[in-house]
Amino acid sequence: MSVANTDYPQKSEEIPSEVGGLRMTKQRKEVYGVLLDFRDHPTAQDVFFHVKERMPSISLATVYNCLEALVAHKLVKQVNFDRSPTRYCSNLKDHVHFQNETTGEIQDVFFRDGVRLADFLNLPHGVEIREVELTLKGQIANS
Amino acid sequence: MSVANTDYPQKSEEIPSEVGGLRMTKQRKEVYGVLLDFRDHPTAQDVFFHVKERMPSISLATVYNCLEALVAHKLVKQVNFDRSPTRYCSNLKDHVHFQNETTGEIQDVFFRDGVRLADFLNLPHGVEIREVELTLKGQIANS
DNA sequence: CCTCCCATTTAGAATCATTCCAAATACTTC
DNA sequence: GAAGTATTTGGAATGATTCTAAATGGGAGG
Repeated sequence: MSVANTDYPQKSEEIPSEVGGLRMTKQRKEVYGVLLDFRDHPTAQDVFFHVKERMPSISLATVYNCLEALVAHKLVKQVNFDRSPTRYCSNLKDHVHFQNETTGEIQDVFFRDGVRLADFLNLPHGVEIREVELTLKGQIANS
Repeated sequence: MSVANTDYPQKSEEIPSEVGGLRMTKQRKEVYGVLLDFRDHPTAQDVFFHVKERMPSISLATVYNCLEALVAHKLVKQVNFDRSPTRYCSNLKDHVHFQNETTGEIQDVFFRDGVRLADFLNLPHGVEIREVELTLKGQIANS
């Protein structure tokens, strides 16, 4: 049985004034809140529009600043498919991404339990991997 | 013992007037030649500068056009690390990329023999993966 | 060989996500 | 509450890539 991670908020209502060493300003709370509540991997623009509904005065530059701060403090992750606009993800569990090419939708995909990189890759001798980004594209068979 | 793939040229000298269904114009030959001879994953700019030495009149737009045609005909692959400029790779064997964060250098990394995605990922039911992009970043222990 | 037609190349403008900048505002601490 | 630092803001700048429209090239049929 899995238990929710209690170290980090899971929804916008639960954001305290400081998370992971990052002071949560009004704007950061809104931006982070959007990412906690909308888990469909929004772009900066998407986040901007959502936040604007609750805080019409926010600027796009601030959204970028907030996203940058959240990423730097590892509260959210960036997701890149080719060179399309960066998307953001508040799921901190180790995972990768699948984009359904029919719908455009992106979903999280997890590693099988206990899998390690060296189990499926011939890593060069001595490498220490610090970051892995794996993206998949395809379709879902109409079952 | 492995044998070179004879379906595709391996160096710039071996490029015929048509490869994989793509007519090889003077410019395409130069661009493709650079990618065959320089396997360090150059960007479009890098390719442009290399080609310019042999064909000073070529334009950057043409380099982009040629790269696009080569990619569309699956003669080269695009490699993206985050949102930095797209890099190009003429290695057609199934592989992924590792960037040494100390040197910036990118190297090809191969899957262990016979590994399949479902061996290490919990793929959603019914997905048909058409494209996989896996990028690694890290360091090499000074041995 | 000549002409027509389509493909390709080209220079420059346009696009668009993102970053930079400099001024205004907000917090923290004393 | 004043001073100093952090954050926010709008607008300009950046930079990779794409678009556009005109020029050039090459192949097919005569």
